[in-house]
Amino acid sequence: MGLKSSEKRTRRRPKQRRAVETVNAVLDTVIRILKREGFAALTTNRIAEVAGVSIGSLYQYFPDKQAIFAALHKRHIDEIDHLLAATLMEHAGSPLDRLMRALVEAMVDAHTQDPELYELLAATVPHRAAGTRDFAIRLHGAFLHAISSRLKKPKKRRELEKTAFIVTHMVESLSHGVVLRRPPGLSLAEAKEEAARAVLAYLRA
Amino acid sequence: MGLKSSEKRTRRRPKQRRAVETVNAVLDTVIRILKREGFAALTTNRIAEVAGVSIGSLYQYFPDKQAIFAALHKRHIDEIDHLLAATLMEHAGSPLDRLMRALVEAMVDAHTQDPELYELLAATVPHRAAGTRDFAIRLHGAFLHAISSRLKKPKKRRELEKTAFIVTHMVESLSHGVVLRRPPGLSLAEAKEEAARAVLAYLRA
DNA sequence: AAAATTTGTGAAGGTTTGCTCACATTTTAG
DNA sequence: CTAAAATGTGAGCAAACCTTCACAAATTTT
Repeated sequence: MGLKSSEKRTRRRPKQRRAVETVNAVLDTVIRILKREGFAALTTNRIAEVAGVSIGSLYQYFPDKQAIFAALHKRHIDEIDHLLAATLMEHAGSPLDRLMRALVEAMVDAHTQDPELYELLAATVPHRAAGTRDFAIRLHGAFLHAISSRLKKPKKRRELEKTAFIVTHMVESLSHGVVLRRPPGLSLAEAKEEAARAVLAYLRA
Repeated sequence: MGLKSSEKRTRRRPKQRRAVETVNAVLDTVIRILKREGFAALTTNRIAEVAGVSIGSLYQYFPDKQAIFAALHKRHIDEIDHLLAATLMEHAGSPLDRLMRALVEAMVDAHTQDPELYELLAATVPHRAAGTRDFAIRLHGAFLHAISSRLKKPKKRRELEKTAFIVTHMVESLSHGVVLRRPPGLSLAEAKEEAARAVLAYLRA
């Protein structure tokens, strides 16, 4: 691997459709290998082999192995980003409780597929990375706005910031916990509902 | 690396004091290298070099590289374990709000040193690992008991389980978030207090 | 149809890595 | 003091790794 910050030599960007497919095949393959064979088996040559492309093709679009991780992480963040934006849009007129339930639902669904994978990615790609920070800031802003516009008694900016910070993390981490660490005997639906209730309890206090 | 489950050939266990010191030097060095040089620089030879022991000594106590990670993770879990046990003991007679504040405080303090490191460890060592699971179960049990004995209106077992699940994760992840993702302008003390308030709001609802 | 561009190929170089083993040294036990 | 056990050593090997490069094939442009 290589988690150091390195020169960002930009490689060729895919122009034709087949090139885009190559890039996607690579990223999908990384996920598949991580799930089926584990972190240790994730070598550049194996990625190329399983993806059905040559190792040379891989290096046409990724300057080094670490860049593949970054791209994968970005793809995941973008997914979540769109999902949350859509949920916020869809519930623009909904009251707070409906919105929060929907947000928890969306986050849980987004992580139900490969929760462990994205935990590993989140830990592997540092928080300072450009995309990660931007995402966190946008998320925080979106929550702040959503909450602010639904409060009966307006809060001070500073209080709002605190509230948004807590709510953002509650939604994110509880969703994560619901998927990944829910004890046996507790259904997904129940866990989701309880997580939403926790968020709402805080917001109403 | 090697995250696959492998044969657990047990190596020599340190009997003398200097052997224990060797083992600790190795573990401390891993942390130091991770912080200063990053994940990529963490090779067995480099660990030995920085720790001031020979590579041979390292392999006297760790069957392979992965085992070093596991040991480090275990050490961290044990620390948290003792800390939480102590906090629960110390506040055996305290009301819920004092206890929760103390718990958040303890968790935050425990992660203030190297938050990123332990995030990486948590993601690297799978949740199914023996120690990790045991810890989660103990933690859950402790929270359940602490909450249960302080409720005025007793809850059903099933409800209690849910509550303990949520509270455990709130304390854990909010503490983590307070340290690692707190937005600039929000003090540690303020963030801690707000996290505790969130937990209490949920418990009172 | 030719030229230019984009995409795909994979053998192999040069480096690095995890780990062993035969042996030296230190500590404990008898 | 001697034997046995525990601990420490580090050169070096076999394996694995990332990445390059010279070139071929496919596609687009002129």
